[in-house]
Amino acid sequence: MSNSVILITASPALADYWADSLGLQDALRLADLAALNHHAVAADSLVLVDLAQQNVVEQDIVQACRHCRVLALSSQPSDAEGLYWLQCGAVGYAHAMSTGDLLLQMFETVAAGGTWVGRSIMQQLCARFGSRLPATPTSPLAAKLSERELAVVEALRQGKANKEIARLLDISERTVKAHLTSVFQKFGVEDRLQLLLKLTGG
Amino acid sequence: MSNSVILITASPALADYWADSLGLQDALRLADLAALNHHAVAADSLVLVDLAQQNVVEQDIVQACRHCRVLALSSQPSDAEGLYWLQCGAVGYAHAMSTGDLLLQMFETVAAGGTWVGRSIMQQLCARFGSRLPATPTSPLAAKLSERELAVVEALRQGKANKEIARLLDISERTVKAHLTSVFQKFGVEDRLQLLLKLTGG
DNA sequence: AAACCTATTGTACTGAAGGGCAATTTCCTA
DNA sequence: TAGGAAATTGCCCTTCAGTACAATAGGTTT
Repeated sequence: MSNSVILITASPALADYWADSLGLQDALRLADLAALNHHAVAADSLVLVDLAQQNVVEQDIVQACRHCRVLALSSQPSDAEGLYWLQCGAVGYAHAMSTGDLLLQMFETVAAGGTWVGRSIMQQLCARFGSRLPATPTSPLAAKLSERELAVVEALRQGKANKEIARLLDISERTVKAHLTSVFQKFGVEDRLQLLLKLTGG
Repeated sequence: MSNSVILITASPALADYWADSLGLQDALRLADLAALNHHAVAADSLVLVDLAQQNVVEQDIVQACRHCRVLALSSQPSDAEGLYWLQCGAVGYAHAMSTGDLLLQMFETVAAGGTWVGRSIMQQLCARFGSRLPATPTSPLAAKLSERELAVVEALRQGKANKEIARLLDISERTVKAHLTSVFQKFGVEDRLQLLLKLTGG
């Protein structure tokens, strides 16, 4: 049940290249994204969009992404551009003149319900909200902390200093540091600030 | 030049399934992630990890992801879990018992340098990414703080140290401190930790 | 022009944070 | 019962954070 495929580019040569690479000689070809939203295309179609001379408004992009799986292909890829389209709902972003193998790869990936993203972009996505994880007790990390470590972390979340935490738990300041050092290691952070971000940032 | 592949799971049956699906009868098998970091595995190896009974520390995960391409496979997939592993640096996340086709798909995708992510997770990633962007310009902080102070605060929110902020803004560390002192006063807090709590915790 | 604000940087000081090394105690498991 | 984590602490050391005291320079406002 292969859904229909739509190639969107103003360049016939590029459309040919895509069609050849993917073995889709009968794919529907359109000049621009706006046209897509005026067509009665099958829902969940696969749409390859050439980002060369995009003069589309964001609304068109979002709408297209809602109804179809959009593969954004740029002749001058940049992480910023990729992130933009992915935010709009695209399921893939790569160079428009990628090798046939890579194109096929992307094609099959998105057809399988996945998302094709280059490593650099994925890292940026992750780096942006950096290591912020839900502080929920369901976090795989919470389980790794001992009872005392949890208590120290809990106090740390209140913005308390080591000395205060020590008084609070009735232990020495050195012990607080020991617990914290252990927690830092388990969370892969370097100091209380990063730990706090990891816990509260979200 | 196929790099080595490592299967990490406590279940021999699952390892068999993976090996069969991917045609990798000779893949190295390990019981848990921690073992990986004690092995001298080839850099950039492909690592399939069973998330079933993972009692690993985040540091181990991050380290593994730094050296290899980690495919996280869960027997009970959830977006939260997927996001967690992706943030740690995994390049793929899916059901451990995915169909052979899908597994192969993921395998080839990450081997090609891409990232395999389900649609739902990608949307979450993008949603969070987007929501972090307008953090500064619209917030009530902007009114109180000068341009430079905002820049410093923005860096602080990333958990950066004074020295890093200085390099980032190309000013001296002393100036960073000056800006911070000013910000502390405006917000009525005593240190960066409390400032962070005031900013993120409400 | 004088007053004022912002940005910038320096020196030097105090105190907190974090960790290395080492020891003790308790409690639990092979 | 021996071994092994977890908790505890001390001493000492390095680095970082924050501030007091000061100074220079470029703008804006009055």
